[in-house]
Amino acid sequence: MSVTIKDVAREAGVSVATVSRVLNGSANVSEASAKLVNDTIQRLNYSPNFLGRNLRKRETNVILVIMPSSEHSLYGSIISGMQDYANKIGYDIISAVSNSTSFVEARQMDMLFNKTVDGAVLLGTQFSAKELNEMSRGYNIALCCEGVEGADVLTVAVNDEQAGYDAAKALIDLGHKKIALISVNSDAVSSRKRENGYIRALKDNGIEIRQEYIWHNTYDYINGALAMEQFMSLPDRPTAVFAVSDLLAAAAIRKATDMGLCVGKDVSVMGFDNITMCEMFIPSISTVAQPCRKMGEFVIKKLIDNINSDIKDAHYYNLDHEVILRASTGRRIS
Amino acid sequence: MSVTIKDVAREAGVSVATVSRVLNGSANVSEASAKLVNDTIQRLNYSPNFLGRNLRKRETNVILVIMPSSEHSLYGSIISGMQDYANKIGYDIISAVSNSTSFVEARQMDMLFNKTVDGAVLLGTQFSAKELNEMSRGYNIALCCEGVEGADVLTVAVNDEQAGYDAAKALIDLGHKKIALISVNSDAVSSRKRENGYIRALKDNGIEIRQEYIWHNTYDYINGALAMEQFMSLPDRPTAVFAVSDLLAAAAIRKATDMGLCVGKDVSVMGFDNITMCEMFIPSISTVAQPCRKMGEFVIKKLIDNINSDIKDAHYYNLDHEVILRASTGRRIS
DNA sequence: GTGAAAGCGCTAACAC
DNA sequence: GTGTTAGCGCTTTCAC
Repeated sequence: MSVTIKDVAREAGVSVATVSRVLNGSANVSEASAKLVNDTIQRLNYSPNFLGRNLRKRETNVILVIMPSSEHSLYGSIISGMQDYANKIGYDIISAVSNSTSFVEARQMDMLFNKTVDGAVLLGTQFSAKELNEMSRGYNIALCCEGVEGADVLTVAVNDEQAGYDAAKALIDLGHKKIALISVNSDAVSSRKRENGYIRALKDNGIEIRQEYIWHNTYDYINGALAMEQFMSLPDRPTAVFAVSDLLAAAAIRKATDMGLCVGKDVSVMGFDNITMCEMFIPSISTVAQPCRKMGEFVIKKLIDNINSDIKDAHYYNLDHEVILRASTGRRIS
Repeated sequence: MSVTIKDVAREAGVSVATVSRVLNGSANVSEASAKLVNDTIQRLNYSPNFLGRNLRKRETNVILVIMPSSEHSLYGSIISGMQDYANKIGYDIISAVSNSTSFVEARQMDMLFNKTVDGAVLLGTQFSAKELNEMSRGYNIALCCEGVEGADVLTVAVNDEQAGYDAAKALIDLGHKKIALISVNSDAVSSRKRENGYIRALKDNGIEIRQEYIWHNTYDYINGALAMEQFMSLPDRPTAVFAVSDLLAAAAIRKATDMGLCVGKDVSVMGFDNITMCEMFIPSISTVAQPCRKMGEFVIKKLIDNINSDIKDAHYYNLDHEVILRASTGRRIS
């Protein structure tokens, strides 16, 4: 049925070893044989079976990326950066979506354990630090975007605490003193860090932390609306809102607008991530940008280094974030 | 280094055949041996090497999905549907992003040719009908969302012509007679079909086609803004705009709003795809929804049928679309 | 520069 | 119910 290296060898009148050498660009093969083999490959439309090749070489040159969600354009940019770098050095990136579901994620990680891929990058995970540490003993894994406390695993992310600080500080610099927070109560450590940064910024600037200004729920964007509604119903309304994700921010803006408020004037909103929508939204959304492509490139580079080395780098790398001010934080409060 | 089936056999004091039988849930194995083997697997933390398994079985139970872009939440929903169905019957879905670049797409298709996966679904492709037909002779491929004219390949999509018709008809039913179109001039056949539907709807209702009401450029969302600007500068402005994608529609709405127009009142806008943003946007965006999850499930089902059958189904399946009216087409024109 | 042959980890046919 | 063994397609040592 399928044409194999044997067929090529037979047709070309050489040994399979020679065909393999041509395939792998080995030096020790005469020009004549090389041409003969290449012609035969062409003629038979031969494509080497990578299962055989990978089994023998004990490597696949493929990295698996597991995303918690597919609705997040952030991940698209990260993967794009990964791919650019990986392809350049002969690796491929494949991805899978776990929907933040443990058993789906576990099933996908099987591709690592059963040697279908050489390494895996988790853009957020359901695994515990203990599980991750165990895995990382026998396999090459990395975390990107979202670290796990206590996990002794290669991690690439922005400094979320500082980013949260900078976001809140930007609002403070715009004159705000009543700043609310829309956060999540998942085990996602990044949002907790952003929250800590927000608190530190307020404290540093002598602003009291008010529990009624802090909303905790899930990442589901409906919470942006619910939070905003709640905040605006307070006797002493906040003048600014920092949401730990752009989707939450967008929903909050939407709700405020529906309530007849002018976002950027009556109330300012700051998001996090700088997804595509931020620029398009009305008003455009101020946010904290993560260096997605750079993070993707970097984590792949480090992971492949690990794959090809006996000593495993398990550092936590922080890449630089950037606060971007747009219309949703429109005007300075006097 | 890695523990293999041999190790398990030796440790358990049985043959590799027995271990393999346990692994594959074969009937002919005593309970005692089964327990023994399973305990040993657990103890050694053994994970079967799928390269060996797949090589031997000549199948991987993995389907590759190639997306043209990662910024499109539509694809996320489709893949989600694919995954749900595939997992249920023991298949895995992996995905890759081609960025609509031929050589990247070709590189990714190598995973099909080199037997790393059993089949591939293309959510839009750079390949020609001729190339696709050639591939489909030796391999299992399917198109989803975006057909290719002349390709004799399993395809699952909405009826784009009728969907374009229905979108335009909905605008007509709202009282509009001056309806502009933002389309693209790529080789994407879906947008051309939507365009044809738009034209048919206008003609059917005795509305003249006006060239100055038709904009052609790329899918880049900036074109939504450029088109809207152009339309609104006409002496005889359109009262409604149909864009062949939601991103184009969003950008158009944004531009109109920036120009001081009230979208849904001064001008109505209809998009296509029903991406997440449609609900959140201000105003929320009327659009044509594709049955993403259903399309994903369906194409995987049909593709796997093909994989397991000698006769290849190369039908073009149409699934039902749905026009969704929201605020961006707010009020009836009297 | 080239070929023969071992073997990567697994499954399945066959024998018992 | 279990073991022996051939072989999936490939790379790579070792001879020559």
